[in-house]
Amino acid sequence: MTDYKDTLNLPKTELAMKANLPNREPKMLDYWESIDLNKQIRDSRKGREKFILHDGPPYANGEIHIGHSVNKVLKDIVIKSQILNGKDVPYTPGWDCHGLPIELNVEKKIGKVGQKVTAEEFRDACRKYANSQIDIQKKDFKRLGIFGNWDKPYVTMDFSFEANIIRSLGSIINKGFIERGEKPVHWCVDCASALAEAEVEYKDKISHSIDFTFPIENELINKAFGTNVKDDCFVASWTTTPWTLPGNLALTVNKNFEYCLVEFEMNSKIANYVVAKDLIEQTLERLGISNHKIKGTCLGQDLKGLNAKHPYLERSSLIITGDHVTTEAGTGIVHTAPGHGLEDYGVALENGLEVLSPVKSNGTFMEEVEHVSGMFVFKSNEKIIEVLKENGALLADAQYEHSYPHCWRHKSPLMFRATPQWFIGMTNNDLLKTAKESIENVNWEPEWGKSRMASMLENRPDWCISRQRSWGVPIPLLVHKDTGQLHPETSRLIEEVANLVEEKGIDAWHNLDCSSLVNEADQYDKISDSLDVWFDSGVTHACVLNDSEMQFPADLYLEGSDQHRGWFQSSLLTSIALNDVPPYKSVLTHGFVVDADGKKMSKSIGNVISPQKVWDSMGADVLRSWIASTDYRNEMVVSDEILKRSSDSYRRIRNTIRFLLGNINDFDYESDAVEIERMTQLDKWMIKKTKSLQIEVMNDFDKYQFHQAFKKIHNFCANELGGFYLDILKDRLYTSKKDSEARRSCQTALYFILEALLRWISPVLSFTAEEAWQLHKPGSPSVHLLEWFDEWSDSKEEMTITDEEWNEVLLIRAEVNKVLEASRNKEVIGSALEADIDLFCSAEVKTILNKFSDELRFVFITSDAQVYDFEEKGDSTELEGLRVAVKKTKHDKCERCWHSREEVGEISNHPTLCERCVDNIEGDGEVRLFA
RNA sequence: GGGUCUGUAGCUCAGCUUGGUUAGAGCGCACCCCUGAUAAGGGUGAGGUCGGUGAUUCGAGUUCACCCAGACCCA
Repeated sequence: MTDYKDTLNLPKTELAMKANLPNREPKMLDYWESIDLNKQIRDSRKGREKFILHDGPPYANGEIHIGHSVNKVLKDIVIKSQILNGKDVPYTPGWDCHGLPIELNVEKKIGKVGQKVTAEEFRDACRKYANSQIDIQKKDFKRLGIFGNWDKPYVTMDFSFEANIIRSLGSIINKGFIERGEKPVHWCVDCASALAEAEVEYKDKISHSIDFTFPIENELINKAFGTNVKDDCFVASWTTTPWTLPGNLALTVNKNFEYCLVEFEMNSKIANYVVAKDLIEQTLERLGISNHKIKGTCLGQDLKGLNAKHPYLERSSLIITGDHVTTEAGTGIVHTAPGHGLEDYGVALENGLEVLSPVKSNGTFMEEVEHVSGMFVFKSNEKIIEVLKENGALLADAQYEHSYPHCWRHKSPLMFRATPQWFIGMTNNDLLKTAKESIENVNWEPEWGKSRMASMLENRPDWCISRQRSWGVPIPLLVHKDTGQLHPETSRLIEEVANLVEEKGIDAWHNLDCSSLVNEADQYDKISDSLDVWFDSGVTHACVLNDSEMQFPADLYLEGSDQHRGWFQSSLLTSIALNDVPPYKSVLTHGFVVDADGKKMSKSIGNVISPQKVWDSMGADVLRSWIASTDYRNEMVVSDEILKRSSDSYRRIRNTIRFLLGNINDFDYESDAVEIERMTQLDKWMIKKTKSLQIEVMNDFDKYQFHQAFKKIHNFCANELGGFYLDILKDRLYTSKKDSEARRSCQTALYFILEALLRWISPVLSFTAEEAWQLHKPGSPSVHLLEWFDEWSDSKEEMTITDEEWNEVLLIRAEVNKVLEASRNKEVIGSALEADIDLFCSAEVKTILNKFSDELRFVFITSDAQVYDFEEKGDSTELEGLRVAVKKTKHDKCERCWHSREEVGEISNHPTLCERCVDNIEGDGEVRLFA
């Protein structure tokens, strides 16, 4: 007996069902590396229109977390889809390298500057540390399958980059955006220097705790409180730093608090005092007062704008409001010295107050300060208290122990002292105004990015770009010791320093003897401040996009939504200052990764999912499909279950590819392809559907709607292919004559579909697309060199079966399936091939179904399908004009094709076969026109 | 507390701009079939009343107000 199974054309492929991505992907990376794929891609697009996605530099510290993965994979999908569009996409990833977190980590290892190491040694260690972190992160980014110029990333601590940061600063200075301002910082009188946040230690200290008063006119008070008091009125305040009183310019209240006018007797004098309602008890206790009367109450905002008088100086103290005022201690009215406190400084700026700082760098008061002229500030407390007493402004004086900042080196208490800092002025040359206007010309994705940006720019204070840090790009300026003016040759100085830095790094400035560069250097102070690291990253557009490979402005910036305040804004401001236009045409933002409950990921809660674990257990392509299937504009939820789902949908796509590959295994497109005019109707229709889907997919990629594209691709595999086309096709592929037109027709279609599909998935499932491509086109270097598939020819003739008719067939097929299922449940049939069906149709339906002639049964995958005029026979369906009767076949099953046909058993030399199988084995093969 | 957003089946997403038939899809799940895509494939089916309350309207997932929960950025 012949083994007819050998006469079948069964699928054959090396694409394993089990993906085994964790093992396979690293090998693919090696392959890509070995053929220098990134270079090949660039070469292949030489001279094409460019697409510039400018990378926001991650901070070079620590292993990448899932948020980094999301960010870089989204960028990678954009890049790969633009390559498919045929564009030249030079993507240079970057790293942000200066700044505090690295300093802190290096301090842990080798100690602080000035203790065990010199500043130069310290900076060198920072550089080495940052490099090691870049290596770690780079390895992981590559493992994710991110394509780009990994051999030459931009690194903000490269000497040339540091030099370009300085040059950018120089341009911004030349254009008049920089101004010097005063801002309070921690100041150590022993160091005679500002301290960085990290150099501050908090220790307990005993200070004075004084209650004191600001006189205020009765008229103002009566108006605010709606009272009519005649005795003297005062605003009560409290402080632990009496020495800051010479710097007092204001009193801050909380606009939402209730304040009372309290009458009591002090030093045998009856007077009225303003105190926050919730603090009356505490305050009176400090004062030792037992009797009081409340004369009136008002809200903090009612006090705003009133002028009190300084306790002992001939000037006023304005009442302002601020949210930092609490009811934890004091009187609820905060003595505000803008030069001596950060919060004081903040509210002072908001209210247009001067930043008064009457203290010199050695910690003594300036000569003009009354009562304490030339006195050391911490020694002046007693004197101030004495003066308060003399002026009748002191209510109480006590000892008070509290946590207080100290110098980490000298262990001495610190003060807040306003010191010169460098600012980019928001009103200079209408910087902020221009920035606000310019965001109208940027394409914000999602759209609300614009309003978010606008509201963040709204109350933007001047940008303080100076830091008192070791590991940062220096602000290479000389300031005249007496006048405070910049050196007249500043512009040249900066350029020369930049050239030195380009050669030797940032130490060049610290080691520089400025007299070698400019005249009269000895009359100038050499600024030792460094730049805010946000300035570093804020000028990456100037340092990276000016390269001849690149283009300014960038087509796209793509970062998390935290960057509206961060990088998007710092880049915008510097670019407006330097170029008058934003550095980007489009800004795309993604949300943050949260857990299944929508909570943010944190180590302490223990809900962190590590990307490393995901690619080690499931593969980078699974992680990538999660990213591609999630709407990144909102928070992105990830959990084990969700990743499992991603893995499931990945498998569906993979198996579809596997089926396609397996069934065109014996197909050579050059010699076997069937012209579109000669293809069966079904194959033509599927090619048409595939083409139209490709347009949608391309469009979704262009609109950055990756989750839509991915869903469509997945649904195509599951519905159009798995549930319909491929299922129907199995009969033709397996049983028809190997090189018959019937079989080659659908193989041509499968070939087109595979070619298209592998490109569609390549931006997302980059590894799998390549794996399949290599099996499909051995010898072709990479799927990632391709553009969208466009080789399917159009049929010139009308299709015999129209789209509308096919859609009707789909509906009919669904109804047939329901009836078949009912029969299956009644155990009439098992597989559909055990059934013969009769379709009772209205004239309209009949016209459609008759077009299929005797090929109709293949559409339903039944052994027989007959069309009759509509009659009340069989089962009713949801479609009007269609009833279906299912009966178990009376005929024998063909051993080869499994269809049960009348003639089986009647063909003498093949008694177990049907007629068409005999034709397929011995004859010319069956002809298929429709399905 | 403020700004910018989000909240539709177990999961991921459509629908909401331009209010109007039984709110859709895929996955998962259940059951069945197949054993020539087989740690695959096919079929059928059960799951939401649209975060909550109220308002506008003949009619609201879709408009408005408030509330709740969550995210980011501030305070």
